[in-house]
Amino acid sequence: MLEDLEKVKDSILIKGIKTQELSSMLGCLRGVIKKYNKGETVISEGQKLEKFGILIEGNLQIVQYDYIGNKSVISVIQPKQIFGEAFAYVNKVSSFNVEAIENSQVLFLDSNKLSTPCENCCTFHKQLVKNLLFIISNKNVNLTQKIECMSKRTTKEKLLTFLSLESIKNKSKEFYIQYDRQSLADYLGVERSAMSTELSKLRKDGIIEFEKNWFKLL
Amino acid sequence: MLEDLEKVKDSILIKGIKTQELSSMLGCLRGVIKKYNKGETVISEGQKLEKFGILIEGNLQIVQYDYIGNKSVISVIQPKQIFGEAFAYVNKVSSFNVEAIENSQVLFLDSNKLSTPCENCCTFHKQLVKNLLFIISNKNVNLTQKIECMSKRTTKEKLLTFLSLESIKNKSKEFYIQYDRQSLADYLGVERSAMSTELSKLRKDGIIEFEKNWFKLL
DNA sequence: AAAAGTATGTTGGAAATCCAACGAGGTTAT
DNA sequence: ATAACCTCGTTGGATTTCCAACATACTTTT
Repeated sequence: MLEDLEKVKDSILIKGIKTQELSSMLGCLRGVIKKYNKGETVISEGQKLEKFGILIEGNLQIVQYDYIGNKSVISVIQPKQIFGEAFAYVNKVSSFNVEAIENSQVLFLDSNKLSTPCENCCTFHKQLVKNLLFIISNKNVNLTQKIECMSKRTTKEKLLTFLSLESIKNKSKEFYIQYDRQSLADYLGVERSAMSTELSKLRKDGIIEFEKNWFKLL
Repeated sequence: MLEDLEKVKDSILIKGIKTQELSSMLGCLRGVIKKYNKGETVISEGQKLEKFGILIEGNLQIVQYDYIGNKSVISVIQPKQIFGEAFAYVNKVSSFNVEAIENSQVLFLDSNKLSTPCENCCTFHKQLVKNLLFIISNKNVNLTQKIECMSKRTTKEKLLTFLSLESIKNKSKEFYIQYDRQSLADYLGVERSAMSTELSKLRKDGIIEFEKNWFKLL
């Protein structure tokens, strides 16, 4: 398990924690490794979360379904990123699914153990809580930005809001996005075909250029 | 200033912090009190946040505007609640406005001072970070739930998702909501009149009952 | 008490989105 | 190489939402 943790040693979660502390951290936070095949469900809606995950290998998506089956992609999880931490920390039932979109490997840590430092390892506890605060604050910012996109009334405005935020993030008018068309439509909460149509209109009107995942604001 | 802090002494932010520590906390985190009249702007979009606020008295709204002026209400701030903490902690530019909807009084605290405990007051520092983590985790959950509502495709589904989440929160089929019609429409990202029409339909179809802010799921 | 203002519900036509279906181009599997 | 599959863009009709305007009830101001 320690060698798995090695793979994510430059993650934000364990930044500033010494290598020799990692082993006691795994014990103290009840670390468990689980493996998932592509398509498998990692966390189900309604499941009570007590542990949060850090993705060691593979690729995950956080998604929600309505009763008809429409899918909304909340976010994409890359290796070294954590998920489920907010719900786990306040001990709430998950309101989303986490699905493996590639074969994946996840380390779960017990969030209830975070704020109750045992005597022998309180150095990493303090650092871990600080790191977690930073991560959750960032996620908060990202959720707020997703809401900024979704709260626009038309598909065109949603797209332009998303693209301009991406442009700012990448500090460039040109950038690659991490979503394919269907995922982007899910993220923005619109119909894929309608979105494609709007993208074409925006290109025809000379507002953007794009090819596959590459975009340029004009 | 200390007597202002007294008014919010049972807030989640300073829960578990001893009364005699509050004074040193105010000094250490550079506490500042500011007053706002109804309608005034507390935080403007684009403003770099280094302090977060705790509402002492009054009522605030976190809102966003698009370029046409459509308003989206992110959330309502009641006394004892904090705001701007995520953006302040990661030192980002605000992506929202905070507006006073009543005459209000706000205490601002410097979030950069949070993680750098001075020797003489590290007890409350640790507790404060824990409290903040709890608050931000909760907000995270709330943002996720707002996204859950907004990602539904029709106004009817958005309403039903919102109402069923409220019902769960209140652990009852009957409950009062904190939004008036316009604010609710803004929160869900839909047109007020269209929402009114859908509410009437839902009532006619025997799915819900409501009067003003009172709702009942059937 | 009258007037002004606010919140809610209703309406009908304009506009946008959704939905289902299809075609073009590219990739993967056999 | 062929077939099967997937992604993306396009189209047209059905559906939904938006928008502006107005009616009603209730609240606040004068």
